[in-house]
Amino acid sequence: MAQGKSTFMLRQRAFIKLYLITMTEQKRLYGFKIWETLEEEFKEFGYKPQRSEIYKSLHELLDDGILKSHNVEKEGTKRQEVVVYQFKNHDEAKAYKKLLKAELDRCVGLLQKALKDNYI
Amino acid sequence: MAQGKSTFMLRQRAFIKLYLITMTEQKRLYGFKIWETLEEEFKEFGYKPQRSEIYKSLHELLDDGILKSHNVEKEGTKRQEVVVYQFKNHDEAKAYKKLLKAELDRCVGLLQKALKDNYI
DNA sequence: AGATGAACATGATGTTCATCA
DNA sequence: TGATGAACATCATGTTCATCT
Repeated sequence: MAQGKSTFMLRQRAFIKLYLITMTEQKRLYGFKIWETLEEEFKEFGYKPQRSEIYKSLHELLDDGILKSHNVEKEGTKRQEVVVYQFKNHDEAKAYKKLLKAELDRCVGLLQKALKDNYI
Repeated sequence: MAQGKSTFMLRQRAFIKLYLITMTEQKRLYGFKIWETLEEEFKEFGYKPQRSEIYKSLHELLDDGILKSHNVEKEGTKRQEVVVYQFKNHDEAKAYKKLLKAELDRCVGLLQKALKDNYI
């Protein structure tokens, strides 16, 4: 069996996609706002996701057929269009989250093993 | 302040280097054997490091001035040379480990936050 | 400035090959 | 086959640029 991709840590893109799905379940947001939100959320962990990663992750979820998008006028006076997202296939979204749960657990386990193995 | 490199997860190379330092503290091993050992260790976590990553990590530690190497005849009948490692600068090795401790903690925290944020 | 996106550049890592005992 | 290493290829991700309101 060929190994293919990395078997080490989960990819940043997968991590972001997980958040995007959860955020879609909770509220209607658009790319830029999502970026601001996540940046703020992760600040204390020194993680500063790139804006482009957010957009690319959103586009991947569109390509995966998990989300669909439509343009909406941003609330407020300046009539500027933003792209908001909703589920196209919620079941697949749930399946993805389930998959990521296992992957997160695996990664935590690996890191905790390293802590155990290398520090006393 | 420019951001530069990724602020997400620690790099595989750093993870391996941490183990290499610890292994150097404990026993005298050489590249191929280290690879076999780590492969076995991480099997249950689905992580299968590449042999080349081990060698590259060892070379990096040499370049960093943390380890030094010398050739030794492999114990046994076939006289084959292997490359074994010992500390050139143990203080720097310790400093590296300390750094990595913080990095591992940070990454675990980030992943656990994701578990908390995305699953109930 | 806020927002979206594409294009480009680089870095990390996987795959393959060469060599030697 | 065990062992080391380099060369090559690719993918993930960061940086820059274009466009529009």
